[in-house]
Amino acid sequence: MASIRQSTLPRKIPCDECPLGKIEGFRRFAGNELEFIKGFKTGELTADAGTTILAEGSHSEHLYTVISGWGFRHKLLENGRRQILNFVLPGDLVGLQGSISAEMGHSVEALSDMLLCVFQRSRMWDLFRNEPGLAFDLTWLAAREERMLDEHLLSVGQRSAEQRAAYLILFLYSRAELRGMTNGRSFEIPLTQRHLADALGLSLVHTNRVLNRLSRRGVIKWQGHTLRLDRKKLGEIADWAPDQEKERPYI
Amino acid sequence: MASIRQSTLPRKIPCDECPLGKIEGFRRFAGNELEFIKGFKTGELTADAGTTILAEGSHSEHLYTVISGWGFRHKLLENGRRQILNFVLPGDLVGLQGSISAEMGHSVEALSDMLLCVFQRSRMWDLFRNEPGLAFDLTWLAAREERMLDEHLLSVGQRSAEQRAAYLILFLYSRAELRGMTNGRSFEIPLTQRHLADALGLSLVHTNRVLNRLSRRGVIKWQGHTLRLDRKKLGEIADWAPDQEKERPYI
DNA sequence: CGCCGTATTGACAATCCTCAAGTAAGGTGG
DNA sequence: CCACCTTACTTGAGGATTGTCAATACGGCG
Repeated sequence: MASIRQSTLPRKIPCDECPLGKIEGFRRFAGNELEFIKGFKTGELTADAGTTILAEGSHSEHLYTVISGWGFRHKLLENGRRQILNFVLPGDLVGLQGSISAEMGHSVEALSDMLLCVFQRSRMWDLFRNEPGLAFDLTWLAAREERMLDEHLLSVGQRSAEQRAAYLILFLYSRAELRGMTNGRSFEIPLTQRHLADALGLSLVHTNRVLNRLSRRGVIKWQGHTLRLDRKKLGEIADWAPDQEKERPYI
Repeated sequence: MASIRQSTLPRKIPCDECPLGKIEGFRRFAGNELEFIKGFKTGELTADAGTTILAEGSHSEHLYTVISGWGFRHKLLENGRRQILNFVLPGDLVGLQGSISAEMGHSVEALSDMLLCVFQRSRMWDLFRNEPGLAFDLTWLAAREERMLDEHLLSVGQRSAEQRAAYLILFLYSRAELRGMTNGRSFEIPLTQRHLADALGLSLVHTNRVLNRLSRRGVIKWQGHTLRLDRKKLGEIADWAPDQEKERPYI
């Protein structure tokens, strides 16, 4: 019953009231930027959990910004193995690659129900010509994604299974925290162990064992889809700390 | 005896005669772009093999384009383990991350002697304001780096040791090929097995065994620093093919 | 109720790692 | 020109980590 719908009218959310703008740590638009964005936005997209938003190898005319919900980017091997490359959260841009090369190099799938803002790829040139600030933001977002991938690659390449799991959980928490999606020491994650395993580059069985080990040590505690965690201990295990950005842009 | 020198005068290479412009597949500058670049460039940097060009955690005022030579980006863990994130070749931009966030998230080291073009970070704003085409190129380069990292992450996370090695060798060959640095079925790579191991996320010993296995199968053949390879077989082993870009920019 | 996706656990096997030692090649200084 | 150092590469042996196969348990949903 999962479905994906794209609507041009009616829009649920006018740009002036974009929920992203209300998140602390997300930069406000300056000058003419908001006006430009209003024109750049061509619709909204709702995607149910489990649906594919962009497919590897496809050629998309669109570019999206996540308004709400969780998703993930992934790639497949012919033997069926899947690597989750990164997770996408509110404020993240999706599909930039497709706007720059002919084909998408990865797929994007919704983890929870999602709401996305739709932009027209073809108008990106206007953005670069008329809104250098937003163009810079686009580059900023791309560089930040690169930074996250660097971290993941370090993790998958050099950390032990336990360290990897600790890193990933802490990473997801910090990203959720920035968006006000956490309370105290716990938050809601719409992931299954299958997703974690595919992000960690570990088998499902071993991922399960590692998570249970962390649970028994009292470092994390799953209950349904809510996760409580000890950030300090996780940071020590993983040898990692989130870098705090002052202010981040979004489009 | 390794050293790193930055000179403002005399410049060895005027932008009009930039060797990158002569590489087939690298886009030429249009309109005012070349003039802008001439002003943007503030010097040249020579780095001997083995020297560090940018250090993780540092705050660089500069941005570089590789003119000649090989290098690599890497990150360290406190326990001393190192992950090579990607390799940099002529035409690649280095240090963009430092221009966007406060600190470099990774280090860059020269594999061979290198020549780099130096740009002033502080003038990047001018670029976005006055040269939308070049601004787009910057984003293009960032998105392409992201794409390569996606591939590496897939590789390290999901491929077997042998597949990984096959992928990496083929990847390096295709990148060198685009720059005319290959002849027939062989090319020069200034890498040691230590570098390969750290890029593959494998131990040195196991990397050595895997490479020897590939040699015995007749898929590759090292001799000194030149490597001959069977691209077809490597592609089959790795389940990967390079995507051919029509034209790529550089700054 | 029965099915399906998810989580869990055991047993065993394969991959990959560490330790260790030895060879080969290149550079330096006497 | 040779001894000697250092770096890179090789190979063996044994062990740890992680993977695969298999079976079970549990909960939500039609």
